[in-house]
Amino acid sequence: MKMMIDVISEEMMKAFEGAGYDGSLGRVTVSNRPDLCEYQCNGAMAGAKLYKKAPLVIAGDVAKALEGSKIFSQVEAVAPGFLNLKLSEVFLAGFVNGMMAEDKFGVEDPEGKDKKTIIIDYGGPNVAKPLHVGHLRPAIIGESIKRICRYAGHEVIGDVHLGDWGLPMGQIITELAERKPDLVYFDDSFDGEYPEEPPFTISELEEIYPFASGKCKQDEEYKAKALKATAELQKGRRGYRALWKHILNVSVGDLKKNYEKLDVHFDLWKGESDCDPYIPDMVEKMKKDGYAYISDGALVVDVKEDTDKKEMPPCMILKSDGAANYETTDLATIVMREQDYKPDSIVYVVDKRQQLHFEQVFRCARKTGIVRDECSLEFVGFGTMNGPDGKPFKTRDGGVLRLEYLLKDIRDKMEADIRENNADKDKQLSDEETADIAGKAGLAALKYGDLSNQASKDYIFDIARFTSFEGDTGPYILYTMARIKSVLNKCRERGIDVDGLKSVNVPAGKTEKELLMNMAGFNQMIKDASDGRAPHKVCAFIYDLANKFNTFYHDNNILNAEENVRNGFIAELKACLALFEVSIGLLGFEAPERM
RNA sequence: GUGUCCGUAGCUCAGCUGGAUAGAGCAACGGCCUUCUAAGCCGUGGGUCGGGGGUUCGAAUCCCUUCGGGCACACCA
Repeated sequence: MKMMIDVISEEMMKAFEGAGYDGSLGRVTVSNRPDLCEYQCNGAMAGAKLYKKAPLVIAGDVAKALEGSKIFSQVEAVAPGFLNLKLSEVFLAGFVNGMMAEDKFGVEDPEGKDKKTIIIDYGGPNVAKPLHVGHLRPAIIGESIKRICRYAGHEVIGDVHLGDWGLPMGQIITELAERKPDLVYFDDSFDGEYPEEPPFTISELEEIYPFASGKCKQDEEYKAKALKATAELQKGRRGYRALWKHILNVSVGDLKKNYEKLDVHFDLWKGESDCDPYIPDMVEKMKKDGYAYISDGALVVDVKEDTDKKEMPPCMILKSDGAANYETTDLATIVMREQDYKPDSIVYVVDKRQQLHFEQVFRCARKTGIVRDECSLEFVGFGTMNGPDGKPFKTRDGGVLRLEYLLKDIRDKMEADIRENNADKDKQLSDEETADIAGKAGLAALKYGDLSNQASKDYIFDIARFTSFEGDTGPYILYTMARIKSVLNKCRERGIDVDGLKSVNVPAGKTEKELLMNMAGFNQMIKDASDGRAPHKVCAFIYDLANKFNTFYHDNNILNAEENVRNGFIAELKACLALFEVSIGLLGFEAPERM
């Protein structure tokens, strides 16, 4: 169904036209003076010059044209020329009822060319490396954008895009060769079947990789070996490929387990390596078309443009040793995605420090024609997660914190808080239920804390703040939902047919009306969040909804209201709860039954 | 150096396709539980929207400039 703001704007545009003015002046916005009105239109002031009339006269004409409107209960023309609008309560109740009767609460599926196929590239973990706090943001943000765009009706494909093809692979192979030179994988004369059992465990792998990576920084000779191993792996050396498959299998199993804990799920588990078969043709074509040339031994494509104010280094297609780097794989991945999915958009949810790299890649892809003009390449860069000191988040000893430890810390903190808060209450929570609540609340605290900030900004990660039940936090949202569920359960206990009640009240009081108006903004919010790839808008929506609900709840006694009114209240509670449920689902967490 | 992003209350953040008195939360202070979850609600105090200039009837928002900070700048990803 149409968005509320559009319905109102159309009514207003008709009024402008009816009064003899240009309809486009009738655009309505949500009021920034809620004490005066609910919606406002500033078109009369914009039209003053055009029609050489005082804005207030124009506004007055329009207000007159709106007399008898079914949509507004009040239209006022106010100096210097504002049109202050209040919504009809009957219309509002009808709107909300209409919305709740639909599967997606008024969100319309786009049709035809408006329905997009979107690939979201997020996560980006390296194999052989445990997930740490640095992987948190891409996972949480990417997952949420995926869910939001999908809910908005698009075809969305989430791809983890593993780091499995670069120097880290060469480093691990080199270190394994040092430690276990007798492994059959290093025997060039071997031409049999390689063992199915991996020659290492995940914990060994997790120890080997940082060790080798550290050694590369100090030991030039070792680094040269690792680079050589990388190039040989990419060229197809049999033993290395077999070893690499083991690395991949062992790691991916572990990664899946850990993403599962975050409730993050990928549709595709492709990696940089998957685009390898596309590299030769791509490179050949770039050479043939005259885009690629040798510079300092490396194969590059110029991506400078005349309008550039900044330096724009060329995009490197192949390193001087012939190996692929991350520009190569990102480009070839586009080739692969174009072939497999013909997407309308590819959205990269990656650290914003990679902006220049992606700008080069995007330009190169456009220039060389490996991406169709219709396909947009979007960079959604996220900021750094800082500690309470404002510097990048580190453990006390300056290391990176493993994701699983962070999750456990938050969960434990939530559990302690829940126990403490319920200690003096007669609601008995079993250990099992407490654990369930702590798990859900912990994830909510973590994800909401992250997503409520704009992705592109750096933010301060503060466990104490995120896990607090007060203010703009995940637990506050969950608590509000638990309150609603509790009331609905009480209603059921009294034999009320809760499920059968569908019709909300024509709002009688201010707080009830505000609650309904908030709900009515749902489809608009989904559109904004989806188009803008902006999960924080979902957070803002439910935070607002929670505030409005709690105020409403405080002002009205649901159970003891007169029956008709009570039934309308119940329908409102259900509607509210449904919107909460959907919204937190889009953010990637769930609510417990009680808290 | 070049480019880029950011600078809003003591702290953490919204608002930025220009609109009326710049909003939340935390922290501080003061109220409200014999009644549906007080993890809540209501109220008070707190701001030259980094500084300066410009465009406009009107600027936190657009433009220029300046100061302060983050980040990036081809063979690591």
